[in-house]
Amino acid sequence: MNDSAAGLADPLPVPVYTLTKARSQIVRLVETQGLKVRPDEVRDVEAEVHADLAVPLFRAAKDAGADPVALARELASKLDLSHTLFRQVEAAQGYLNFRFNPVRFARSVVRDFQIEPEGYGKSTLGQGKTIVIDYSSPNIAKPFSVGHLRSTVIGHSLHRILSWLGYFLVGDNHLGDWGTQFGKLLEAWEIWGREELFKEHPTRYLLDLYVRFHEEAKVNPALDDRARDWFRRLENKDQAATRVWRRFVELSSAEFQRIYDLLGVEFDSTLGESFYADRLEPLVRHALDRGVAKREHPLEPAGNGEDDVARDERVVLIPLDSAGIDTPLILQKSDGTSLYATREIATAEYRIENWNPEQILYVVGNEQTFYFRQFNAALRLLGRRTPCVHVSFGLVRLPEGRMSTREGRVVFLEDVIIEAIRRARRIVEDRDMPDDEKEELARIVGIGAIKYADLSQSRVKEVVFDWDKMLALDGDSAPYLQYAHTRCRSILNKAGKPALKSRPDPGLLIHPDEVELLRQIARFPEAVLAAGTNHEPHRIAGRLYKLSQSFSSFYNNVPVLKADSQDLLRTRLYLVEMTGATLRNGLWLLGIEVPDRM
RNA sequence: GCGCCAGUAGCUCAGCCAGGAUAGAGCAUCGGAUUUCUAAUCCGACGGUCGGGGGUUCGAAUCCCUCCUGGCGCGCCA
Repeated sequence: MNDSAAGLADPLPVPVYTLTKARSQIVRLVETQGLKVRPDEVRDVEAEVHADLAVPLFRAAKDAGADPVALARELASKLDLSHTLFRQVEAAQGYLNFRFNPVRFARSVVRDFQIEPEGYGKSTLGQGKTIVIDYSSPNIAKPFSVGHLRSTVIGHSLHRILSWLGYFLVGDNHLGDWGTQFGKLLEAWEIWGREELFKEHPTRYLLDLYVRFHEEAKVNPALDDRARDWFRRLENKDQAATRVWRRFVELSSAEFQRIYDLLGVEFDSTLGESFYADRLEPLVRHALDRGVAKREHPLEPAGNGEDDVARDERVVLIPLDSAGIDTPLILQKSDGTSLYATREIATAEYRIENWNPEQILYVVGNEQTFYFRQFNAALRLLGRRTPCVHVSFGLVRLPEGRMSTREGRVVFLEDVIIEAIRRARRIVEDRDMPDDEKEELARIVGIGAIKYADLSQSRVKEVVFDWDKMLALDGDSAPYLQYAHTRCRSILNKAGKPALKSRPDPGLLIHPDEVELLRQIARFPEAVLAAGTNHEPHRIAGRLYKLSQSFSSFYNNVPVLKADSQDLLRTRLYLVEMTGATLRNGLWLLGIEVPDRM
């Protein structure tokens, strides 16, 4: 009663989970002595010291002009812990160390879980708000490379995490199906295109054409002019150009879908860039009318042909000096065609008008950081206030350097997936189960390993592609978490009756491994919150890994089915149930499936 | 040249946003655990000038400055 009533007084998302509640209690306890500490100054002590939560008082003591050591001692003797989750507070070198009352703590965590077992970790933070998230967004006519994996899995995970925080999500796969490169492909197709090769391996063949085009264009610059002309025809709805382009899109999309099916990645919307083609011209006109954009002579003439650029041809650009950016954003090329940025702005406007989101997230590589500053500044000048947040991530490189589709130096995602499944299959081989289950298990484990390799490290760092690292099946990996989960299932299955119906007695959880497991479970909701607000799925991955470690240790040291008493059996079963559900929930938030057995 | 990002154990990383108690994992190496709920597991050992220097602070891997190294970017590619 006291706990929850006090918890509701805070402007915190609901439900207020145990750990968050405990922080608030400490803040209020200290407040009763006329001192102010922030909730984030309450430290969640991982292991070592004799404390569950601790508050360093150095800062508060300084503000109050007191000696921290003496202050800690004084507070420790005065704080009244009744009606809190704590049983003890002691002073240690300027710290206030709090210990949980084990029974109240356990009971509280169990209560948290019982609110909605399959939704443990959810909250109402984003209720009533919409977020559009742009992820994956591969380029049509190019094979899906491991480079695109990051955007795909990070975006998909963020979609799930944010929806758990109560937001309404629109996941949009913004296919790169428009732009100058299609002019090049149309030209290449006209010269060299061969139907049977295209049909066999659409994107790989189109990549070949693309590579060949660039090689030939080096010695024959006229090709570039013809490519530009093709794209202009495409933007002018030329029928022949459109027909061929449409086939490129259709066959490439079918290939992408195959990958998405393997990965288990979905979208709410798949509007490619081409969808916005009709909004480009009005956008440019509007920007000019508003005085935000202006026509200007290009710094250097486009193309390199004879009298190609007529003197009256101008680029349309948006100067961004007012935003402190000296490079303007070009909206229209001197030949009148659109650019990536033009289509991005049109896209953002459409999303704003259509979905009225609180923000738009772009899961895009960090090589576009500068471009996103320009993009945001331009949108603002056009009167749009919706924040467009660049959720950036580091580039995936090969040991021999940057991947380049143009130079054919890429690792295809499909090859990685096949290899991952193959490696998983090697381990699954000697399991005693039907072949089709083996195959499905190999897929779940292999795909999980790939995703986890990406999601378990922070986004910002660049990744040097490494087969062994990406496909790790032991240690800090998805299979380790999946394995812990199947062990939970296995125990529960053998126990027979559904553990959720059993009545746990939290007072019985006194073994160190039980206590530690409970603490790990208690930390999960805050990890989900942090992952969502910071757009960092790896916070969940890290939390799940620690939870799995605790469970593995528990599994090794603490008998469940052979517990000393029926009460203990029921209680431990419940703990296992909580562990399994938390792992399942967390893995789901990462977009990773769990097998029934391994 | 200017800007953004990264640099933590042999290798791969977490911790940095909101500074706190002896800097944590995995892999690799070495040694142990299976009549007990699946060993894709567990326990232990080894291993670190937190890139260098300076500053702020009672206290710096964390904040500020500077230098070094690597990556990326800087008007008509996406």
